[in-house]
Amino acid sequence: MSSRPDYRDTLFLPKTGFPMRARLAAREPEMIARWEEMDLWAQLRESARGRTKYILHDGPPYANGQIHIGTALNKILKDFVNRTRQMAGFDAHYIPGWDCHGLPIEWQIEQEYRKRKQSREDVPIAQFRRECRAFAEKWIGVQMEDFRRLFVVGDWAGRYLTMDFKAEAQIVREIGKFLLEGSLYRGLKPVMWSPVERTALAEAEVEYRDITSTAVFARFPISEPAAPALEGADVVIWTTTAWTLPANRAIAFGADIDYTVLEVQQCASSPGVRPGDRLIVAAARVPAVMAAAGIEAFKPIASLSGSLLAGTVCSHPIAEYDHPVPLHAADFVGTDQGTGLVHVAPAHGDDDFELGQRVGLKVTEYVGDDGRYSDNVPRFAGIHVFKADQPVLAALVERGKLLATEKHVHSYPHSWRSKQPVIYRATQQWFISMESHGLRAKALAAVDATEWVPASARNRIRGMIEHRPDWCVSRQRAWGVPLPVFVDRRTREPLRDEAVLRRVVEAVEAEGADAWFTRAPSEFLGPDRDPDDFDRTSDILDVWFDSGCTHSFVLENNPDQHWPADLYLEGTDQHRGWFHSSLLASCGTRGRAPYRSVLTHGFVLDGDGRKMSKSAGNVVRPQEINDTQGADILRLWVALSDSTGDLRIGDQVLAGISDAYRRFRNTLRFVLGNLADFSQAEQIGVEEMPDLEKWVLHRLYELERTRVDAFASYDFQAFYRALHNFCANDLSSFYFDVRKDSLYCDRADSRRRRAARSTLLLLHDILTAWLAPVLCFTAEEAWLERHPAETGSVHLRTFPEIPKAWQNEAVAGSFAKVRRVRNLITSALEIMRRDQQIGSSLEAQACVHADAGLLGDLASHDLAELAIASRITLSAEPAPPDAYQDPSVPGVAVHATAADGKKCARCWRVLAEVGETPDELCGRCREAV
RNA sequence: GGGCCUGUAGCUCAGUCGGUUAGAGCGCACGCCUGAUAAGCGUGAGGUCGGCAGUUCAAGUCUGCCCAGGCCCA
Repeated sequence: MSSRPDYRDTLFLPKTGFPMRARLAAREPEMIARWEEMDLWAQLRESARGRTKYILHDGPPYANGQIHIGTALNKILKDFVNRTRQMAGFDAHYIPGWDCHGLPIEWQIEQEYRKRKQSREDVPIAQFRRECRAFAEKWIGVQMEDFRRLFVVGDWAGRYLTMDFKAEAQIVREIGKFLLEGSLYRGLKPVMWSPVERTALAEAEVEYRDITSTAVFARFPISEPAAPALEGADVVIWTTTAWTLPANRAIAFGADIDYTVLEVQQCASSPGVRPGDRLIVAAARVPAVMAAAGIEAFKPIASLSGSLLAGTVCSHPIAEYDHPVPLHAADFVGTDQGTGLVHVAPAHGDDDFELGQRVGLKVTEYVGDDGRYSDNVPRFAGIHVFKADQPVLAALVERGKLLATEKHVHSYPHSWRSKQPVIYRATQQWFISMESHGLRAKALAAVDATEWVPASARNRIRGMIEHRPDWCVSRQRAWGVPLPVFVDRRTREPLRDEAVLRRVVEAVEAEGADAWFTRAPSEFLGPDRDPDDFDRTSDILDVWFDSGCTHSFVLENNPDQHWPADLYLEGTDQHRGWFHSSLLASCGTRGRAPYRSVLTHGFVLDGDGRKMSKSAGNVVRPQEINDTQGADILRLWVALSDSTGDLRIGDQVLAGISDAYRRFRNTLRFVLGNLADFSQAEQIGVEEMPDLEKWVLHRLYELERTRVDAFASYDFQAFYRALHNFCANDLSSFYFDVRKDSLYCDRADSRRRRAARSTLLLLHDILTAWLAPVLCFTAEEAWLERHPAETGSVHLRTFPEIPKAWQNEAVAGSFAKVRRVRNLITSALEIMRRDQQIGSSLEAQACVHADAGLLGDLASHDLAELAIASRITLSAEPAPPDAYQDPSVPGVAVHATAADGKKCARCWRVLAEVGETPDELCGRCREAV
């Protein structure tokens, strides 16, 4: 056999510079450098000039650390949207931004002071703010590099920051609208307060430790029973903070909880209970309460559902307090501990406060900065709340209203700094009213007018807007945009003066928000007002107000953008966050949402569907994937995942993504290799092509429809999965496999080969465009391989138009049938292979027995070519008994045998005609060499 | 504890109005090819559709409860 002539050199074997191994991690940064060199962003804008704008408004990430996998997911999805809209013919001008103010940054800077044994109070506020700004700037730089490494295309030079002077000025302008309108008001709200440091604390500044408290069972006598069974009874509450009892304003019950009215029959000697007393507690808590109170025998008088308690009013158990104590239903009441009846002090707890807001309870300001009761507190004025247990208990005992006490160990917040316990205390804060100017109604209408994807997002945000309390926008902090309010010292009313506000805005625009703190109040108040008549607020704004205003300083009055945005796209946590704050800020000032549509995505979990955490050691870092596997892999992971729900990532998932990547890459490589030396003259029109090529084009037409639908609904996964299946099933295992014979062996001028190459050209054109939004590097690499222009880029293209004429249902139907028969043939050949009768399918021939109807369909195809066998014949005769059949394909049988003839030395088909001449070639090959 | 969401093969996902034996790709096992070669082709195994109950002639699909997980609250 060694003497057989070698015809390898006469074949057209694939030839390309597009390597099989991508080496993405090494080569991607070079591509980024090239895009920057050619200023791809400027070219994109230039090429899109005059098109309809598509505005995806960027939700700003917080500038205080490295991006994580969730940030990467978010930016990649945004990039898919922008790139697909741009390639679909829009002008997708994307301006990325950052959220810069707020406690986490302030906290970090404070830590640095603490390390140097300095206190932040020793530093002028302007210097402190300068350091916060520098800190944010540093992380913006780091994050921007990571985003660009992920190929996120956008106006990085024109990025927005909430700490830009222009932005700060606009935020002042926006809160000013609420101030002037009158919906910004001052009120009391409980905050966590450290009496030692005399300052409010944020959740991040407290730590929880176990403490032992004296828990108190107190009796509230009913003065106005809503049901006859309640007549003459006392409501029993339980609390671990007896010092809040003077501030009691209500009692909460659970509407679905069952309560028992009972009469005491026998008890240990206790000043707080005697036989004949009637008490009300949750049925589930009766044994525990009886035990705590030393009640040895009792008689149930009545059972009633919580809902029947509504309308009942108690009187306060302490002598000097004569205000009514109404009972209200609340969902925070449980029966795990206590009595199922909760003492409510709106000044000293979040639940209490919100219940109070809902039902109109008075917030009593009873505790001062130092933790002592104020002068207006009867009986207890001047006593520190942490020393108030005994006096309060004594007051209860005096009236026989202390049922019992017990020691109770529970977790309680402490100051991170002093390690001392903190309290909830009502303080003066600024609120935007949800009702006074119809904000809630406007926001709800705006929710209904917005498109939410997925649709369930609407319910979620709707529920939040319906139930949320007024927006507390003030913070007693330093790093943020100031609340630009002067308060009249006599009336305590905020000054509502447009001219004053304008002067503040101008100053902030010129020198940043520092101006509010550094300039003299007279400069803002103007000549007509006496600075001595006003207090300047030192509060800053909630950072959610900052980011809620991005639409106003990024989109409005910007010729590159438009208002409202076409789309906001964030994780589901932003229903309470940015979607929410932007909605309120915009509805309050403009009466509608700043977005037309909102798209949400889920969270990234580890390979087992668990939340990622440092302690669990299951954190996947995007930077690490970029540096090992490449950004195209990370992007493909996003494209092949269902981002409407939570996404998983881990070694196994990424291995799967890598496989999918290789399939795409090798598809491109096959196309490129077989287009070597392609000249325009070779190209032929669709109408001249064989049915096999017409079928490929029909599949492209079908995929195009999938693409358009999927991109319109942001369902990238639907399209890229379909595209992957196309590459695997239709191209690699069928079309490419079949056409290799023609591409390698046919004469260069054969119509069949020219048709195949023309189709490959179209595939190159289409696949590179379709893959470009996801595999930015790989699609570019494959595009430049055929179009090596120095300033060219696949990303400057739009999606190619797929002619309607490619739709060919007749060919599609015919190929559906013939591919089923082909499967039968390959199965039959597999049996021969197992029996070691053949290796390659070209060593076989087969006879297909079928009924007349199917034979008609098959006759129009070259089955041998399609099945890559050397010869396939058709027969209407009954099949021999050993023919291969499959019950799922009735009416067909395949009788396969070893091919008759000799193997062509060039194309390896086994044909009778080979050997007629000494060259051992078939007729086709003889002509070709 | 409450609101919203998710659960189909080892992984990523389809599954129409409730209707035949629940599908695809990848992975896996086995085999082939050596002219896509750190590639390509074929065959095969693999499922209590998270669980339980209900509605129905019929449930992956509808209802209720439970379990697990996620986000946001408390």
